[in-house]
Amino acid sequence: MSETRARLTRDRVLTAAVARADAGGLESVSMRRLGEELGVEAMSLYTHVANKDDLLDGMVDAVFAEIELPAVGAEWRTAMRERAVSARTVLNRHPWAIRLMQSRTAPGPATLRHHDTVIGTLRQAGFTVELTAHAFSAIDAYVYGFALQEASLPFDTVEEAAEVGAGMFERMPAGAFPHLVELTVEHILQPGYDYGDEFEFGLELILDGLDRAHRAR
Amino acid sequence: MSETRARLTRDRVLTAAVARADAGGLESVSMRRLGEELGVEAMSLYTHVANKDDLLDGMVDAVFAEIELPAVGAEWRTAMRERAVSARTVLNRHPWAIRLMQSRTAPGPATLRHHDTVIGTLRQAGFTVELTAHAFSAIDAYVYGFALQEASLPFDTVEEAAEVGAGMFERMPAGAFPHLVELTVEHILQPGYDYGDEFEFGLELILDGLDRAHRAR
DNA sequence: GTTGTAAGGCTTACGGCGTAAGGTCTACTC
DNA sequence: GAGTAGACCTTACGCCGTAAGCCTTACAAC
Repeated sequence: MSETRARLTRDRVLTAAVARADAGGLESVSMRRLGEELGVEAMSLYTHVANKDDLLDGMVDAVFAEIELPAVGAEWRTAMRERAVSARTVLNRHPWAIRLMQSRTAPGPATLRHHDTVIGTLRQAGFTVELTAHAFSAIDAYVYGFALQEASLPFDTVEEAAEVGAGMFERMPAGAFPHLVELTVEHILQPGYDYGDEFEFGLELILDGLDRAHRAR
Repeated sequence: MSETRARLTRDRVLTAAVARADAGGLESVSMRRLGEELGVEAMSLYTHVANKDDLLDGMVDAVFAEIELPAVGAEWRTAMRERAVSARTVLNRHPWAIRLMQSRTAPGPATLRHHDTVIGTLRQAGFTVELTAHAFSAIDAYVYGFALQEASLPFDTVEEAAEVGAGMFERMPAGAFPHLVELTVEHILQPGYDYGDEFEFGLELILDGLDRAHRAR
């Protein structure tokens, strides 16, 4: 009579884990808590996941799957820009993922597919294998690094930033960090400033450089 | 009779914690283990450290303190390059630190001093406040992102890379990721290839771009 | 239908974790 | 010699990941 409760699957587990991490941070993801949310005991999760590391690997791959891939044959510069923007958007949505990316060393299928497409786009645009490696490395480093920095900002709004800044400067000897204060007060705390805008600047810097290197070939 | 054992200090605790993390990874740093290494019970550490988060904050700041700062008044491009190279070297020595940087939101004195010096160098070179912010953001994102990628490589030598690569490609459907395979086999696995060399390329790309923006002012 | 079997989920238990609460011992001040 | 502050210790609590083994269901073969 009791209707069969919805069966667990690896996908349902991963989706719940990603949602938990989004809502409460990575440290709020525990096997017991996850089980509870899925209406199941912790140990039952092990039917669908080898262990916690496997769960984390799966979460990273799920995040990668969210990043939009360029259409095959798209113009390389547009493709790289859009991919980078999408990656940043996704990593902002799941800030915990950046930290995980480092410790996970078993890339999942979505991750591999992602890299393959990006590399393919560059090769098709006529980049040499060597320049493709340079480009891939440079763009990825920048995107992940930027997301990392954004995720470590201890505030989300200008008001919060002002508060945090004030608290920080109070604890410092007066005049100890004049340049940092100048930059903060005269630029970052100005109304309308958005740290996210810095992203485009650096990205175009890199794309410009790659373009030059490609043409100079 | 029993000679007074060396007193604990915050510094001794932090140094031991950094050493532990270097040797056994971040997850090997626990209050109990750290106490043991220092010949003390876990709870005694709390005299010198507010809690584990405070310990982690201190570790990050200790790592920042290792990064070489440019001399005041140095030529900006040289200064930025050397700083970036030093940061990468240090982060390679303490790969766990990158992951920590993100979750820590209370920058310590060494960190603040570091940022202040970098910003000051750019301002003294005539960079506008705005361009300084752009430059600071772009360089840091790149350096941290690169270090992040380097730290997540699951190998340290060409031989290891070949092994890992082979294992990975075995598990994939044949021909599924042709571009990834090409790049790996024809470039990365070639004798003499060093992923670290990619660092310079991207760094010069960014410095070139900044130089152009600065001159165009 | 009965039986065999595999798989999903549950129970219990172990050793580790961070740290709250409160105790003891030492070294110094007056 | 009494008082006090601070360094270090003991105990205990509620978390954690997961090994081992049990119970229940669903279906296949006969």
